[in-house]
Amino acid sequence: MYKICLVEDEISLNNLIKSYMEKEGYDVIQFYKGNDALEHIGKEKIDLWILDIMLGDSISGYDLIKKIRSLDKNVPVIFTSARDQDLDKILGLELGSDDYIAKPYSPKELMLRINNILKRVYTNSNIIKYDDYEIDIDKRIVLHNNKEINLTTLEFDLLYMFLSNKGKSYSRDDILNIIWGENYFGSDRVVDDLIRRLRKKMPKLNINTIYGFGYRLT
Amino acid sequence: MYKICLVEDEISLNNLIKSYMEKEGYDVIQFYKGNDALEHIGKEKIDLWILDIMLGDSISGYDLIKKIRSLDKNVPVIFTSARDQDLDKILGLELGSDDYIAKPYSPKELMLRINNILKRVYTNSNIIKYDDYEIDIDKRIVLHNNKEINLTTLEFDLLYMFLSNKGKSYSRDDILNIIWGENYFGSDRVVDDLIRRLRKKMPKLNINTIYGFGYRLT
DNA sequence: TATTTTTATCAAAATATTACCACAATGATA
DNA sequence: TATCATTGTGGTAATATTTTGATAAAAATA
Repeated sequence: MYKICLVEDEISLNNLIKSYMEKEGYDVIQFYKGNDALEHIGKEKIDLWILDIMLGDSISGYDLIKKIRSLDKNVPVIFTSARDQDLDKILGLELGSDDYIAKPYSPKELMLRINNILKRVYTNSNIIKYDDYEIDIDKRIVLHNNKEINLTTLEFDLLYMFLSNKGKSYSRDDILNIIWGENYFGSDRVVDDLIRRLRKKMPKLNINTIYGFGYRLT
Repeated sequence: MYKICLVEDEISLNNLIKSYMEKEGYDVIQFYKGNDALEHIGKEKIDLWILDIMLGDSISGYDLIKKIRSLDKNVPVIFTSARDQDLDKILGLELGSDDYIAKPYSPKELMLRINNILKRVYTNSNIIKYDDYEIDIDKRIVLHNNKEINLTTLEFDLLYMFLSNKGKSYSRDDILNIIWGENYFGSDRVVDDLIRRLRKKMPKLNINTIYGFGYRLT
């Protein structure tokens, strides 16, 4: 469960956001005053900070981020502010995985942003999209409208080869070397058949045949 | 330096992204309205477009991409959108080197995406220009005013031979050796016909006949 | 200018390449 | 070991490309 620290001096907004986040299943610590938040930094591990820049206090969001960054360069922080000028100051900071949302914002928007940033920072997914397909490189999974397409090892390798250099033309020899390795000396007709199998499983892939040369994905 | 055109109607977000990109060293043109952006298309060379789909305007991101693609099939475009459905529509279009990012996104995420796409599209590309033709060696494609000209393997090889040594005169034997290899012993009239086919498909190529010897591209 | 040599053009014929399929071989797994 | 999924093979059909051969056009030569 992610622990989120929320610093916002508008009490009703603070409470509203807090209840939203708790409904989403997050563990929330709330502060109304910059000072209180400042003292809490470093006391426990926080997965995400949400800082209002103007805290109507001697301590601002800037002061908080400085302290936070001095201890942890990577923890994600979302700033909120009603004034555009504040953005520039934020930009001057050495950033970690930061984000910014302008007030007034809808709680829903903030929630989306939270989910996004947590997903991005704490999962390292590497997903390529092509048409309706989602190809997860690390997991070696292909989804089509959220249904998994089962590819064999060779099929996935071929797909990955194409995706890593979209538009490039590969000769049969290129493909043999990349997929089967340099020590394969069988017939190059295996390439045809692998292409055929990939086309069959993923019909929307635009695999062009280059007569007398090889193939390319466009 | 890359020139990036940013079209986003949320003013604070637009400015924020612009300053991020400028810090990264990019040259940025920003538009808040679809109409203004539409007028700018074609006015100067843009290396990357960032288009919000919903522009709160009579002109949407769709309209922009259509115009952009009508002039340039390859320039990369990153779409941003708050709604998943919009992405589906975008995916249905005939795409160039495109990407999309769902709102809300963090500026950092966008920057990563930008750096990636620019690197992918503009490095290790090996493009030769001749008149209105763009010949991409790795992709083995020829574009004429951004429309693809379909060349066969021999035709492309011949073109590549000429381009790799512009102005050089090739005898029929040279050409036979380069294109057909040393083990070809047929008639050398095949050269004529290959030349003819290439001239037909790419009339603006200046292929000179050297009577009694061979050919040269000038 | 007339003749010879070389090149251009075109369409049909010949060839080369690829798609497709079913089955055999292989290798992993329980 | 038996089973299952995956990969390789060989043959045929389908397709794209190249070569050929005939004729016209252009260039060189005398």
